[in-house]
Amino acid sequence: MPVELGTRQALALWHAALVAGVRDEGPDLTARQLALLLSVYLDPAPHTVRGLAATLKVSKPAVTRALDRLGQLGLLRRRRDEADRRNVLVERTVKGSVFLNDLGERIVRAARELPP
Amino acid sequence: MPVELGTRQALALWHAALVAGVRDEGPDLTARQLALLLSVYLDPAPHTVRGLAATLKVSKPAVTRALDRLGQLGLLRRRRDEADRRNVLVERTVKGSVFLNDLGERIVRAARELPP
DNA sequence: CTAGATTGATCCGGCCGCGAAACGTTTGCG
DNA sequence: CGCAAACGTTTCGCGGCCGGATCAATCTAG
Repeated sequence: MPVELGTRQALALWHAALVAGVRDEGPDLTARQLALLLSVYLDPAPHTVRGLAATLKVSKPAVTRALDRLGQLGLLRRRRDEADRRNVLVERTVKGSVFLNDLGERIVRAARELPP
Repeated sequence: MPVELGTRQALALWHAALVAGVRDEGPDLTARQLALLLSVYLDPAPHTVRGLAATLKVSKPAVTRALDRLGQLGLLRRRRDEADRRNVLVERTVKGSVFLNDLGERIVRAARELPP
């Protein structure tokens, strides 16, 4: 089941999912915060602040703040790297998995109802 | 060519497009602003402030501010409704069309490079 | 012609994210 | 051992977005 998508369909999909997200107003995440969250859950571990900053081409303080926010929401967790205590490892949580699963299903639902 | 999408693929697509957007840092729009812009371009005209606020379930000042920002970027335009001068009609611009076309192509590109 | 309703903009106090710079901690290297 | 480098955090001032209340302009009903 390949994913073939025209530009117009792509925009319609983005629109539908975006409007759905804006409406029910969950945690209200920034594009950066959501991108960071998805990187943690979809890219292979381990995840450090510096690595995430490089991946997203964003300053380190921005990553720290995003981690503050996402951690406070319980969507991910920080842990000291005991091997090299300078590092902070970012880990997934059950709540984050649930949140992203919901997001994914919302996108899938939006895709299913696309005009042909 | 239907669009079939699993939850994981949906998240991967969202991730790829979101990261691409965060990286090259175009105008840096809020989720609300982008949703509003897409509504103007994809939903049938006419578009009023009140209508857009209802569509997105957002306060009127929020819509006004989003229109300020998007108008200042040249992505859309305000025009007084001459029939009922209380209304403001929101219209598309060439620049906005180009911007959304780029966004659509970025999403399509991200979809094309999804892991199978 | 006037009173009330409707529409969009503006004012207000508050909150949040931004990048640059300085900081404290930890590590590795001479 | 001592010192520079690496890592993540904190501080700083700044600017943007937030919703509720209010405003001026406009339309409509009586």
